[in-house]
Amino acid sequence: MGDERFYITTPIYYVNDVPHLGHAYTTIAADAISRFHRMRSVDVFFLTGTDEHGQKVAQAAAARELSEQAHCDELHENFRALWERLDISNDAFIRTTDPEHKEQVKAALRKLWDGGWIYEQDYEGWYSVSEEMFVTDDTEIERLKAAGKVEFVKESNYFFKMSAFQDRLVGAIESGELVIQPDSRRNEVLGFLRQPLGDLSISRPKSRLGWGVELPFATDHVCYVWVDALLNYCTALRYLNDGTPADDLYGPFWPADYHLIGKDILTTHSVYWTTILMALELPLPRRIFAHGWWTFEGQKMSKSMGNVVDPNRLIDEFGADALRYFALRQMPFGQDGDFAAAGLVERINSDLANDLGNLASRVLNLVARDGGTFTPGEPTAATQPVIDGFNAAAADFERDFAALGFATALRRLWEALAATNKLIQDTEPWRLCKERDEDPAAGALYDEVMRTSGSILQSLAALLFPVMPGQMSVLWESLGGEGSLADYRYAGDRRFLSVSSAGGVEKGEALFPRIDAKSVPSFTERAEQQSE
RNA sequence: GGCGGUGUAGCUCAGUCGGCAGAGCGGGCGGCUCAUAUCCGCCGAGUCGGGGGUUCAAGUCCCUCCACCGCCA
Repeated sequence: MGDERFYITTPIYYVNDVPHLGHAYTTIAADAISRFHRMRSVDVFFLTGTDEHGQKVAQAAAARELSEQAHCDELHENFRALWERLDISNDAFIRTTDPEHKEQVKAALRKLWDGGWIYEQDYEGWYSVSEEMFVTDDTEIERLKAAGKVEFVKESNYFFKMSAFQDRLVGAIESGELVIQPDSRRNEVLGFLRQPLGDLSISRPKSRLGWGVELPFATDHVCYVWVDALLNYCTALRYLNDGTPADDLYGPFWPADYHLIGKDILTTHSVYWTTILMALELPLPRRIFAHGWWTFEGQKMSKSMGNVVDPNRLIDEFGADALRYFALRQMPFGQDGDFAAAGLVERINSDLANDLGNLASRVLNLVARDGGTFTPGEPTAATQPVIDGFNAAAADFERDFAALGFATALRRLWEALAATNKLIQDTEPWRLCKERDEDPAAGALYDEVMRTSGSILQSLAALLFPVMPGQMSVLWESLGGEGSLADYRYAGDRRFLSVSSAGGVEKGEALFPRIDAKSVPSFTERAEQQSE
């Protein structure tokens, strides 16, 4: 491992939720960037997990006649299992019911209390159980009253003096100490902070909600679920990562390089979390990146619409690699995009089957039937421009990928791919192959073109491994790459890898078979229910 | 209502400092035959949302209107 460190987090997902495309999206992105840095010898810590406290969990458990813990023990496996199927390489999976997490939350709350950042005050108002928060908007209250979704509550509450940090937070964002991306989200937060910032209720009386972390200074209250949840980013480092000094609250990876979040939890992260960190006298995360939402066939995905996409079904149909590629390639990270089965099939067929898969197929086939080795040699003017083009594309790819510009980065790499297909088309190695007995120059060019194409494919396999770890490993092996691609580490900034046939070249199965759009089933919950 | 954003080809979008409107996909035509009906080449009469202004020159800068989106209220 190198000296450089990189810490990235996903949100911890609410354990009651059935994992859907949105969860998968954030986690795929975090995994891709984690793998990207690991291959460059950066010491990466990639954290995900589940948020297991709160009233909704307690209610769901009660409805199933299970203890809360048993309920969570069972449900959190949905996430673990999905991440395994998606080849997610998280270094840790935190659960907020982990005893070590709860201890650390208590320690943090104690520190806030001792620091004078928490005060008690009576509070009364309309409380929404489903949102786990007080509702202040009058029209919203009326609406929810009619729906029976709010109750009037008067209780003692503990408040965090969030308002004290407003100016400092604005300063941190404006100075770049805290980067919020994309810019539109940064503007949103700054806009929000133009209004006076209130204090944050951080407690719920146990009489109403017992399922949470007890306040160490008021044992008849539990901690507001968001405060408990946000602290996971620090508490995980303390006890899930070996080598963390026991006497500090966060560990060697803090501050996080990226908190990846959905745009719905922008305020909790960029305002609540950051001000809590200020009160705890901890450094702020370096960057918070709020990505966009997927719509499904043009419509917002929601349980009530019955059009929530289960990633497991997508993996069944297309495989984890294709799904990962699609998620990162289809829309710019940070913007909204549409998920449509037709678009997915189009993307897979065009980019993966036709461009990449077929290039691999034609190169592997030519080489495999001709002895199964690449002939070493130096490039000439025939291939040097293509190699230069690849190197330029690779450099752009790395720059954009590191900045989470996955779609742009991938598009750029596909330009190099097209140039390689063109090189083969233009030089016609299948013809050179026949002519080489009479014409040594044809033989030399044949060797050079195959070597260059193979090298670019192998280089692409390495560059694309963070996105498609499964099939790129297969491609690597097919080309005779040494060792496992998962263990490959770049040396220096060289990205064009001279292919060697150490492992022997094999044609193998098609990397990404073309998909017949007519054979693709529906992927929504509704379709599933109908078929049951 | 306040703040911000978006509007460019059938679709998704790129267009830097103002300088002859671009890419990918889909579609059409042609070529190749190593390859996964793949690959390569060619094919664009787009009011750059409408209107006005600045300028030798505006997709780009300014004003205004319309539509949609986000955050706040």
